[in-house]
Amino acid sequence: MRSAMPRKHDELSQRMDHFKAALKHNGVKLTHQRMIIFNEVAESKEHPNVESVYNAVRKKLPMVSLDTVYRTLWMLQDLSLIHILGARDRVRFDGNMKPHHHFICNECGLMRDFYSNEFDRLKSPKEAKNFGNVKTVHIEIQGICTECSKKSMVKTPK
Amino acid sequence: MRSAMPRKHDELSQRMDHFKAALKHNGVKLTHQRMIIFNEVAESKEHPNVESVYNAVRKKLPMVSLDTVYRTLWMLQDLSLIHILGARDRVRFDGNMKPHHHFICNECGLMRDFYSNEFDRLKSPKEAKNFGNVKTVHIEIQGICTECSKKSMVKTPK
DNA sequence: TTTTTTGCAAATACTTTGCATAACG
DNA sequence: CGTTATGCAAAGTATTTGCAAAAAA
Repeated sequence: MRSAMPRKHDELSQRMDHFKAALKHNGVKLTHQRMIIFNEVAESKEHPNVESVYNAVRKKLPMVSLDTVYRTLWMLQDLSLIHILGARDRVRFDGNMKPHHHFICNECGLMRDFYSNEFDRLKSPKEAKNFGNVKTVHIEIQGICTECSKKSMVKTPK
Repeated sequence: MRSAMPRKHDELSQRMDHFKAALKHNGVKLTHQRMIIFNEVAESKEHPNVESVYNAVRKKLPMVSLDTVYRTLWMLQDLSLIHILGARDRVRFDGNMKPHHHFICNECGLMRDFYSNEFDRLKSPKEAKNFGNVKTVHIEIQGICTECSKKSMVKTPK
């Protein structure tokens, strides 16, 4: 009855445990809303923006309010439970706290994680250390995603 | 009468030439406003946000309107004359189009360029190439800047 | 002179706040 | 129970748009 828990769940439930522990540790109450919001960001591969999180959460919790989503997301980042990324088409959230890097489409804003031991090993150069205390070194690869490449097979002539 | 032009001007005026050529090439008119706005971003080392650009530009052009600044900035990035960066406390602009990388302070948002031949040479891994067509590989170093480190010498106990 | 751009004002979109009620521990 | 979080509605910010007048080519 308790044997065949799918592997896939392990990581997510680990994150949930970490989340709960972090809230308790910081004297922040564990509410239904917070749980669902965190879960949403943690399991998404889409680097959702506020609106997407809100819409996804509403499916499970129709009465949730947008400002609760905002408050919760900022709180999660204060506790280092999620990352905030982004540019242009608004802020996006990243629930993946393992070392990783990003591919970003300049056309549609698609943002995907990728892993690279080589990149993870990069050391910050002296020049950067002069600016302050380095915490993370993170690579951002910009380009045009496959989808958008298809669409713009039409060259802009002039 | 034409000999001792200060070296420093060279790079900026090169950028201005490139800017003018790009506008012409794209059938975009060269206006006084556009020139001053571009110049502002191109010579700033601060990675200014929209408001800073607006304020700086107003000193030279008091009648400029905020929406012209917006329109111009987005246009400049469409023409790849500036980069858009940022997160959280709003979008920032980067007029430095040479390969470079960033140090970002998580506390106050300070953002500084640095150069690294090693980083410039990084190749995008296969995994990232699967997402699409890679254009740039850019390193973002996050940390706490010297100023902010001083301020928070007070440890958060608990 | 024709076309594009500007500045203004008004419309949208995004995010935050104050407060009474509800939920957590 | 006492304290903190939620939902709502309203206030702030940030950004975009339509259009007549002004400026560029």
